[in-house]
Amino acid sequence: MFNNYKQLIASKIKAPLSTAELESLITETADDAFGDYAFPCFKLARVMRMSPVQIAQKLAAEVELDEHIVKVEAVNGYLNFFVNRLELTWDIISDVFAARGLYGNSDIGAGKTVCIDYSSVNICKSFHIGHLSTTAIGSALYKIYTALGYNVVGINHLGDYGTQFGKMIVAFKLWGDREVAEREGVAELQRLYVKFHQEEPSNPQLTEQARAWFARIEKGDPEAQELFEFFKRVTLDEVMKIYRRLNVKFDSWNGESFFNDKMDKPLQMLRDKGLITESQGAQIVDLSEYGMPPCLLVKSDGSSLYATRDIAAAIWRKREYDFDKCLYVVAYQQNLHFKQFFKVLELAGFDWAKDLVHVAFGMVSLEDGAMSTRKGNVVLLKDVIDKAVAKAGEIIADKNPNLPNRDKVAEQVGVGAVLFSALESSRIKDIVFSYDRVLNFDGETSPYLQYTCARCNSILEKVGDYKASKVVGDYRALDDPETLRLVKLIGAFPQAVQDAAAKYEPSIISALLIDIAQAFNRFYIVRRVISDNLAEQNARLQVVDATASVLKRGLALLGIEAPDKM
RNA sequence: GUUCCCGUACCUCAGCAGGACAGAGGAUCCGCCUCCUAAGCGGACUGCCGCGCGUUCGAAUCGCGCCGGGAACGCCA
Repeated sequence: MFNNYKQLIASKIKAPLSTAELESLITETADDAFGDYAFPCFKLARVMRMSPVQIAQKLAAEVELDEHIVKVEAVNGYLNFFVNRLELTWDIISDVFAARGLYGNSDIGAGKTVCIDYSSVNICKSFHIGHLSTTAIGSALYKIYTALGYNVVGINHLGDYGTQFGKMIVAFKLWGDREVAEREGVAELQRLYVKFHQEEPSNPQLTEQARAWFARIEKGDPEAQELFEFFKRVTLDEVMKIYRRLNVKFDSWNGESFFNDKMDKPLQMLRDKGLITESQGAQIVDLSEYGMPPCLLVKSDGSSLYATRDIAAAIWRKREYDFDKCLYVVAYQQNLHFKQFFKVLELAGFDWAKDLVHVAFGMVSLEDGAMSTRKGNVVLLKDVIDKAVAKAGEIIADKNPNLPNRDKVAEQVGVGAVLFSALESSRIKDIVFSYDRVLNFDGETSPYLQYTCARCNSILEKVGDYKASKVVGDYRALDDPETLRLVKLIGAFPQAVQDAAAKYEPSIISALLIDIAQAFNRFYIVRRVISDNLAEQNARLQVVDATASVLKRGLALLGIEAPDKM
């Protein structure tokens, strides 16, 4: 395998710069006409006291060609290198095959552990589209880091603690019914919660009772505990169904309540280090030196806060998993909170505080404004998935009514469309939810990727086991712009997987998959694969095979399945 | 008020550790299924890359200042 063209090219440029410097300046060209790699000569102008155009010409004349670098041209101050394109093609395709379906995998993460805190459902609250981003992004990062050899710990930091559960108990005892709750699930719990908030203003006693019940949960009162566990089970039963459909998995379900009895030591440690001061009756860490408001750790009534719990959780996770990195896939609204508690841990002397990363993403809102659980103004994720699956089913009935496993394929396509909607663009962008967009299966969408993959499979199925053919594929048949473009994009996949991990940005993979699919569909139209010329056919089949393999793998990293046919 | 994020075509976005003419998709209009799946392909249309100044041989990309939008800012999570 020969894949380091940049390095080779750098060694061939006779300029007054180190090989490493030269290598860092070499770029891939945007257009085949400019070759495959280019070296801009502008920076050399000063050192060499010549114009970039002259430099390019001089350097071009000095480059020694070989079997890898077949042509050099000096154009507009650039030194354009043409590599042996058949060799390039062969290298990339054989790489894909050698990976046996796991192209892009690597061992760069071997021996390292990454914790990913994502999805983090709230007990008693419906799972709505506002939770899609954290779930889809976190899950994709889980799969991406796993592919890179990391030991990954997926953590669902359950929202299972807080005064709202006192409210829930009051509401449930007043208006609720166990059978109804079993049957209706979270929707019923949600209804009770909303009703509580409607009644509360006119009935202050409710607030008092809620507070009392919450205190009973904390003290471990059997009745309170039992009810709380019931709510938790009802919620998780429902959410698990969604996780199963979305291919989402967790290794830990230790939520907020798990850290209830684990905050005292960290707090004492912070006090011992002199970080905590008293302010307006509360205990805080003053961060004014760092341009931040104080981090509140203990309320004036002595109870803990969000940050207290997160600090305890971070310390616990470090001890339990000894992570090299701990990611928090949480909306950017909480930017300050993360900056604050990361800083507190840093001040406490934990050098691993630098390994805590807030993977922030944008807000999801509805066309008529923000969602509100209390107001009941939400779009349930289940409804979105169901609609997408139904839409996929309709399209199948219309276009491919004899398709085997229609329901399964509809599920894969519908679920894929929903997941992809959260993974297609940079995570920081706000999203205004629109059924029109999620249910659009044309263009840059996951159904398009799946469809392209199915097209590949269709060709492969039609010809049968081409690898058993006695006729060897003739790579000279692959010397055309469409194939070159496609193959180069496939070759970019492993780096894209690494970039996606380094930047915590699954959309880097989504974007490349779209490019690959577009390039393939172009290839598909222009270059007929199945033909009487078996040498040509077998060469092209390898391209098709590799394309299918990469698309399938890329989709899998995003948590999306690729049906064989659709 | 302070801090952070965003601002590229009618819409949604890519490009941003500076490089060769700014790219996709959606929408709209036109064309392509006796030929490997038309969930496809091709074409047309659409741009002071928010504005200004600066750094540079070169800026959508870096810096500063504005403007516009969003978020956060002490006892919720």
